[in-house]
Amino acid sequence: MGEVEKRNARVIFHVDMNSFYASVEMAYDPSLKGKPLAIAGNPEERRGIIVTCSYEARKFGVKTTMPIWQAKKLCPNLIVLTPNFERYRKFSQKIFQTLRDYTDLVEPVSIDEGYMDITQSITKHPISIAKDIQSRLLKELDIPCSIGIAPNKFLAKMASDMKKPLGITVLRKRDISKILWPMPVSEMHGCGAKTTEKLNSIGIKTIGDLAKANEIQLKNLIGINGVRLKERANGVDSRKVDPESINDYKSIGNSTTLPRDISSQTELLSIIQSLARTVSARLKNKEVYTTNLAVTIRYKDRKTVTRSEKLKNPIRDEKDLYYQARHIFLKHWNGTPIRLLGITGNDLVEEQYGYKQLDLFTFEEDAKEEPLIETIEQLREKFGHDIIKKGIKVDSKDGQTNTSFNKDFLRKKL
DNA sequence: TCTGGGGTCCTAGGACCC
DNA sequence: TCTGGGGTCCTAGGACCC
Repeated sequence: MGEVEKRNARVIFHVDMNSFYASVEMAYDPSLKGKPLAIAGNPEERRGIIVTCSYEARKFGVKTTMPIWQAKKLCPNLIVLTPNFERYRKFSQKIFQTLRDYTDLVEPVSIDEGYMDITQSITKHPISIAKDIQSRLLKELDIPCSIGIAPNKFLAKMASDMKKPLGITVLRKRDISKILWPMPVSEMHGCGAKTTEKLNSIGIKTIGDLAKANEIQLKNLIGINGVRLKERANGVDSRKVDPESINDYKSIGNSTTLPRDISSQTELLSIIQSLARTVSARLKNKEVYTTNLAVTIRYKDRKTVTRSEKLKNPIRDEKDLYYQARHIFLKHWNGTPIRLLGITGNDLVEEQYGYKQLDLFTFEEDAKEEPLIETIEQLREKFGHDIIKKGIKVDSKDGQTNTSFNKDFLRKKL
């Protein structure tokens, strides 16, 4: 290991709460401690899968994503609670606030885990700092966590996974071949079922195999992600700990599995309306608008389609979201019973750019002298009657008239 | 009696521009 | 009239994570 690398070495923590939702419930109601506990949705509403469970429940073979009935079969005394997300968010905020006592470089990656870069704020041995954090979270909030300590995010993440609950694991570069390489490739963060299957098919079984694999072959098999996974297998990961990443949202959406399969248009539209309401509230809360709306439909047979449309104007009001979602939904729904509906705002833009018009007809120079053309009548006046057929699509299927412009046709005409 | 809900990132194809 | 190829935008879908 060269001098330069040593000098630039970072100290990254990955802090991971142990069975977070279950731990919060136990902190809230200590009589639950030591009992097999699972958090799951309401089975009456077909949301009955295990989201998290306590270590006591895991001993019986209860696992995340298992349906409740199956978990109960394995563990008849299982206590099942429905999730209380508000409660979890409150605990989460306190946890990250505690972590920020040690450095500003705290990056939450989800409600219950995050990275810290303590390179510049080391006051004592990193293991002492980790122990301090762990015991404080346990004493002050009654929440157990595992901490991984390593020179980068990937290794820290792998390390925090190695001892649970309440583990502290150091993973140094020089330990990689001994500790990381013998592990099956499926254990790697970023290597799921499909990738594991593909890697196995070319004889790559362990992380060590991947570390030595042929890059061209990897790229052909699984794309750029293959090359990245190989780098990680060799302990290379230069991603920074970014405290701001939590603030730049790429999308905001809500979906819901219906209590039963539904094929009544009226009922489905009223569900879309209520989804529009919650998404609208969340967009407003984050002070953003969406410029691309997507509707997700899962049919009875679980086949799922997503249909999206780029919008002419950024929107976020319930009414706008509803009309747009309804338009997309009615255009693509095949009329058969639906299991799940969702709407998602993509391509989010900041508040201050919210009502910027998409300037279809403002082309540099002529923009100044020419007034904007906004109505069909104005277009007809300027270009003649056939423009309606060739240049504009009028869609009045869902009650209101939507016009969309064939930009390229109109540009040629101009 | 099955299989939630919140996300991110990548890929691929078609349309279109230059 | 035919021809190529790079680049961008848009849409759909897949893989993965917690």
